[in-house]
Amino acid sequence: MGRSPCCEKAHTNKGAWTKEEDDRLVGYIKTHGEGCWRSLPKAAGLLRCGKSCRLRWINYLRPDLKRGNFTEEEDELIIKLHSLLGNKWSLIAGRLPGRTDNEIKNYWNTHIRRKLLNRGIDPTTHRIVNNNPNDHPTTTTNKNNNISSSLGDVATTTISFANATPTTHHVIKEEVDADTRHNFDNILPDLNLELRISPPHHHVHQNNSSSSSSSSSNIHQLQPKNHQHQSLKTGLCFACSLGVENSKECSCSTSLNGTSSSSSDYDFLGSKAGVLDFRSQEMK
DNA sequence: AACCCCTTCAACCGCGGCGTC
DNA sequence: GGACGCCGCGGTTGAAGGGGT
Repeated sequence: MGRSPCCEKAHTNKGAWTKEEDDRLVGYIKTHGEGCWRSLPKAAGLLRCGKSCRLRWINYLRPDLKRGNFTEEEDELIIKLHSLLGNKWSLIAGRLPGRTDNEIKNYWNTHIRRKLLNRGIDPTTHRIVNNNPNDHPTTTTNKNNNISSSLGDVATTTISFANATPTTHHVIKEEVDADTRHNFDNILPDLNLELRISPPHHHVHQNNSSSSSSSSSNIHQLQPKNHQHQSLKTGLCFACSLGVENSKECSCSTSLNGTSSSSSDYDFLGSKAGVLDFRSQEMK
């Protein structure tokens, strides 16, 4: 069948954007708002394809973008989110206001990957790189907190969210004794990771069909559906909190019958269980 | 100064998801 | 249910800049 090209390639500019093109794009979006990327170039008098305009706006021209270096806190948040979500850069970006998926992706590939490798951590699996193949992944040790010993006999549940990287899965200990939990609470600050992701700013474009359809698809992707109108603190399971409530990982049913840990004990980032125990390693 | 290599990051490309007809 | 169109995502590319020799 074949997909029709998004634009007349013969009549579009490619490559770096000029100041004039930027000004045109910004001016148009300020006046008319985002959306309808396919028709935008023509309307704005730009010899660019819609995708190019969208990318330029989202990654560079948006007024709410945070320019400059990533902070240490952002670094750590990206690492944690990547350990959970894999290469879902848009989801990760949704947790970092002012940062774009492209920016985070680039930053990951250029800085964080190397940083993790220097720490002896596989950036794909987020596990300690260990030369001994007999070592079980869940027995990775945290030299500062000696977690492995306290978790040794606890049953584990494996949750995998990263389809693109099938090897990425994270073992989350669902039951941790109070002392261990306290230790991790001290190590990791509380993170509000409730997924309530929205575009940086909404324009009046809600009545635009294409715009509203795409944003609604984002909502489906990112927000728990109605039957789950609860936040983490009110009993939503981890899978549901990530918008995958119908997956096999959904534990809402087990939560309801009381067989799983209480929501207040839920270990969102595996922090309490030491999944992210690389964090305690020396940062360099 | 010239060259080479490495790093960074803006931009492109192809594909999948979703809505509409 | 399938074809089609659009949007957004993730992977990749390549130009630009910086550092080393």
